[in-house]
Amino acid sequence: MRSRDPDLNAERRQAILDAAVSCFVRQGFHATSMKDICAEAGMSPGTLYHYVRSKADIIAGIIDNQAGFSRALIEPLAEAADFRAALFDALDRFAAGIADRDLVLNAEIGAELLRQPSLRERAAEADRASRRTLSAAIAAALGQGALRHDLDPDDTAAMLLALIDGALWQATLNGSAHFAAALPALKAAIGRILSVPGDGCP
Amino acid sequence: MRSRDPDLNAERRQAILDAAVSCFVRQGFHATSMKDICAEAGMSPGTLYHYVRSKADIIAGIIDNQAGFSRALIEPLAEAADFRAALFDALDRFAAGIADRDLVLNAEIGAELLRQPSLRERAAEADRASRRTLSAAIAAALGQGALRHDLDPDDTAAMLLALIDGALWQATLNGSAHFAAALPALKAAIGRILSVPGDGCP
DNA sequence: ACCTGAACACCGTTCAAGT
DNA sequence: ACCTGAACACCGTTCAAGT
Repeated sequence: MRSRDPDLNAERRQAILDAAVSCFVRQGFHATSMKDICAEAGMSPGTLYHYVRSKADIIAGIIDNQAGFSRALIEPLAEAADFRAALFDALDRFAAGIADRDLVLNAEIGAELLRQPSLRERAAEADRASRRTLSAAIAAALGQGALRHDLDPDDTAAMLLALIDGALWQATLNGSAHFAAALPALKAAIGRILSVPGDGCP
Repeated sequence: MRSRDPDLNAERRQAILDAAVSCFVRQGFHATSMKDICAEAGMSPGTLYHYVRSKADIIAGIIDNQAGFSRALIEPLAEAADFRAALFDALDRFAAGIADRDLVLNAEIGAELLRQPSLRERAAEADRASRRTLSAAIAAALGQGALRHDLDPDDTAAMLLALIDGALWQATLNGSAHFAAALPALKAAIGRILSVPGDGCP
């Protein structure tokens, strides 16, 4: 695992992670053997273990690489002028960019999180970070009077994330097209939670 | 697998499933070997395979046994006089009855669903059934004028299930106590989605 | 330092042999 | 019919041996 050439090390390690992602998407995490990853990466088991500690370590690397779905979605909201518009926009871009491939990989990762306590803690921390960012954005929007005045920023952030996560899981079970199809309903539900003016109360 | 005594067959099979649940909760699905389950159930591998087709078959049996979290939650809503009150009540009972053990098992099952296509289809079907039941209950409540009039029953059912599912996942990452703590926020969000009178628009 | 591939302990599953 | 446990093919990982 230790090596003297950090460039080569990083390069080879990345190649292994890429090969692993290809295998995981194609066959799932537990159906792909180390031998499969070796073949895809074009190296022997001994070499592979020179750059990577274990199969679990590969997953951890992949998680760090893509740093979670939600961050790309949430980060831009922090300094948005119009919170609601920015959130809906992010959801649109997210839905457009998503593929079955991503959903499967995301679910494979989610599944593995539960089994490796260190991974689980890392994921819980990433979750809390997302929630803090979103909560801050909501608090800012509240300050502008853009949202229903009695919202608790933290609770609301948690509920929005839960809603999006649940919709993603439904799409994972039913195919990625399902997420795009559910987008209007999702926006409507979010609009009602936020009680954005114009999305209206009777 | 075939046997002549259906009673013994069912009894032994159930004993295997129970032993497997104990192991899965304790160690997770992939960390428990068939040998572990054999030891817990007190039989040899050959005998175990006499009553059970494979490890995946054990999971399928467990899924059928508990038939999903959501059914117990949703079924009573079908003929409820007050939909909102019944839903909140079901959530309360649900939160009270839930333990870390259940969340872990639920997540282990969810993880495995993705890998076994037949299990996945079964889960998707169960999901659609939950959604139909909930949708019908919402439609009935709409007919009584108890909910915001412009709700689409099907979309709303999907969003409520997504929200609850997402909250369950957050609790799975952060411990089961998290679900009870999130209950007020969850009810508030649901109330806003439904725009139940009195839970109010400004 | 970097790489190989045989070897190790263990896995899920099968099957000849018992009763 | 029901049960046993050794045997099979394969897994993730290691390590002596090469360059």
